[in-house]
Amino acid sequence: MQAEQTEKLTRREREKQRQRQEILAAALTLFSEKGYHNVSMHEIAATAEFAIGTLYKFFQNKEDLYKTLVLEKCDLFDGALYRILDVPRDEVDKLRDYVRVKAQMFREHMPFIRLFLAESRGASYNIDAGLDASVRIRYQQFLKKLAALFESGINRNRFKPLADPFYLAVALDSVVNAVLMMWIENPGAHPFPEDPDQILKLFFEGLLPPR
Amino acid sequence: MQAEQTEKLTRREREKQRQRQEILAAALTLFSEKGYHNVSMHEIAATAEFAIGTLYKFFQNKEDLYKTLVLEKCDLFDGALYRILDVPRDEVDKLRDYVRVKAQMFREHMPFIRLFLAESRGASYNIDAGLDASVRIRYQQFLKKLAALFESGINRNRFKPLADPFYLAVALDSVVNAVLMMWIENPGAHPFPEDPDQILKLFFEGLLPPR
Amino acid sequence: MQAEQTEKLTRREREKQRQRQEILAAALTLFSEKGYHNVSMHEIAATAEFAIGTLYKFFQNKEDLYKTLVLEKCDLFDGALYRILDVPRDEVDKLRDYVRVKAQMFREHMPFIRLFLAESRGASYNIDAGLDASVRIRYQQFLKKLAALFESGINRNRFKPLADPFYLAVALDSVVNAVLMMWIENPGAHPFPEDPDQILKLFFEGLLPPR
Amino acid sequence: MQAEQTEKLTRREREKQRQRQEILAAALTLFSEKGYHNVSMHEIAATAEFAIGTLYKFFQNKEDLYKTLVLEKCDLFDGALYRILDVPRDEVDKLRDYVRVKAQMFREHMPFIRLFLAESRGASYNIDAGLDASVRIRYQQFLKKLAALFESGINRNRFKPLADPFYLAVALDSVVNAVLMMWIENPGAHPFPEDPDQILKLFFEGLLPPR
DNA sequence: GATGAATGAGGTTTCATTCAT
DNA sequence: AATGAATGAAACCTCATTCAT
Repeated sequence: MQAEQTEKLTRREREKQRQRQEILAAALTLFSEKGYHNVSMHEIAATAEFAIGTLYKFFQNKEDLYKTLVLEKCDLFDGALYRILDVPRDEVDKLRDYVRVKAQMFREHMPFIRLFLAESRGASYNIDAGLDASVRIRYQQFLKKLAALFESGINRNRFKPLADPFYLAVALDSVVNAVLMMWIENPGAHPFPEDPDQILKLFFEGLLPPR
Repeated sequence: MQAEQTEKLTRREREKQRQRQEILAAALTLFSEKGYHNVSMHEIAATAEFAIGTLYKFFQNKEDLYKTLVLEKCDLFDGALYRILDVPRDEVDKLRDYVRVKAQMFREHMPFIRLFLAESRGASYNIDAGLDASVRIRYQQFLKKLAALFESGINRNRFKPLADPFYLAVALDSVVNAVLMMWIENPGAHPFPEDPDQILKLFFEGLLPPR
Repeated sequence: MQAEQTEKLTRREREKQRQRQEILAAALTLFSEKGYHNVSMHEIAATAEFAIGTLYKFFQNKEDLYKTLVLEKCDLFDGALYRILDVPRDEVDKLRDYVRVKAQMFREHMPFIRLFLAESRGASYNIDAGLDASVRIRYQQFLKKLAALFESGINRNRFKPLADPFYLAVALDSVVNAVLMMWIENPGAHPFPEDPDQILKLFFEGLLPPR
Repeated sequence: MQAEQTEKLTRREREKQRQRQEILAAALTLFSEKGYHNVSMHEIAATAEFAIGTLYKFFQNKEDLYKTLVLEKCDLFDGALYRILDVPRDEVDKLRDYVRVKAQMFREHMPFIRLFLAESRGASYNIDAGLDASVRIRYQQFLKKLAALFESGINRNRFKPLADPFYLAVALDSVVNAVLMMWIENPGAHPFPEDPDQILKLFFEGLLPPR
């Protein structure tokens, strides 16, 4: 009986989580298609097939729903990227993995990528303030990690000391984002090799010491 | 008398143009600060010191005002960049000028740059549809011109055939945007030489044939 | 077995009554603090430590809960006052007891007194209609009893025929209410003797025949 | 032309004031009939024959509309009563005038009287807080003035020193309110002389020194 | 029998737009 | 021609009530 009750609670908890995810999924789709201000709570509720009141059981208000949506996915992405960057390892290998994982994210989470790019630049305008700042701070932290990678790579003579490491990080990430975006938005429009190294080459060729 | 009337009309026309510009300027400031949906027509009218009805004499509605604003500035920018890219000239010199002019634009038109970056990515969400698409098409056209520059540069052995020219264009423009953005948002945070070539180097080093 | 079941039911009945009283007590506290419309059924349920559904087992809806609350307490009060007024006895002694019992009620049931005063005047606005009327009718009945007391007192030459007995009743009750209210809301702010006769004197002095 | 413009502005101002008054009148009627929480802004707008947005041009929100309504009328009433109480004059004459003016108010402003009685007691529950307190403070100030009248009357031997002057004030005002209320709610139900002195007699007889 | 998750009607408020002056 | 008062659709959110478990 104890077990049964425990199981019951667990089942309810799981059910709740499933609903929460459904709401977040519906909201993500809509937000990424139309933007924060062009999506109404009614619309989200209808898409998620819940009553409007149910949304407010899970999230305090529209802003809370949006912030939760963005930050939870951010955690996912940060986690994946940090797992690569935080491991002591050859810098070039790390960069390859970073591009590979990022490409996978772009393929599998395009709707969120749109939102994220909107938020991580100053270009969001979605929320009065707060998320914007918070996401940008997280992005800066990621860039610092990438910069550290460049710094150690330069120290270890894996890279030429071409520029301030932070600039290298900013530049690389922007190239990767832009190319992946284009690649995914117009698949097939321009030939692209499967090898993630190809993206790096766009940026790398001059960075690597002469072989 | 004919002349006088013509002159009168002309004067009126000029006056009208001046008012139109004032409205657009007020709107640009507000939109770039708070985003399309967080600015009301009342606010624009108050900032521009016109009655609300006057705004509707110049622009059909809020969306029209916004679109006009973005597209007119786009013309300005496209014009400046095309004047550089369209002239037959050494490709490396052209790129240097392109970076120089772009840096100047970022410095002098930051409010608009924010709006533009919001629109040129899929990240705008400001307008139901339309501007977004139109701006992106124009941006694609610009990228094609930049790609053509790379292609001719490769053909003329000024650049190594590192990748598809279009990718090179996308990558270069994104690096330039990202670095300029950071440079301007946090001036002094990271050292940066005045020479626009330095930005190119971030990207170029591998592209240029061994000297 | 019959007995056992009867006892079971009785025990259940008592348990039910206890729960009902707990709900009513929680509701009374909340209603008197914040007013009908500023208290939600959720809040009452939480305060009474019941599930929301349970409230609806005892009361048809929020209005029913409120009406029950008010009318049950009214019964209590009417009972106590009628026990005094209905007994054949000297009119002045009756009035003294009436003031004494009323003072006790104000001290011990302040939360309800607030609700009652809100309802008995035209000032309630809590419920669309119905309770208001019903409480006011009961109050009118009480006033009639008090008026009858004055009438018989006048007939028996205990009181001077100062005015229509009903007006005397209205006036006395309003004085008693107002003074008790003030006395209880600001205890100590103004000196007040313990003797309930003192309140009567405010009103009586001219009513009593010259001694 | 100056005059014309001035007149225009004045005319607009007057028009605005007229509309404002119409909104307040509609709101007063509805609030006094159904209570704050049972009246919607839509209902007020419909009754006043304005669009909903127009209400928000005049009042920040529903609460502001309500507070304005109550406080403006309070000013009116306080003004009328203070004009009587503040003049140096025989105390008995002042009381007669006070009753007379109050009776007139009850006859002419019954809807507001209901609201006021709801607010001046602790029985309002309409607004979270604020108006309630503010109205009650004003009422206390009025009572203090009435108490001062009793005090000076007692000092000048116009009244017997029956009780603390503040209690006398509270008692008198509550009697007057209760009797007027009844008188107006059930006109003709109980005979009432035109002479306002009759109300005072209910209260006075013992207060006046033996003639 | 008790529970509380789910519902959705209805409330307040904003703001793009119109049109009489 | 310019104005800005007036409009009302539509947004967000609450909460009384129901019903499957």
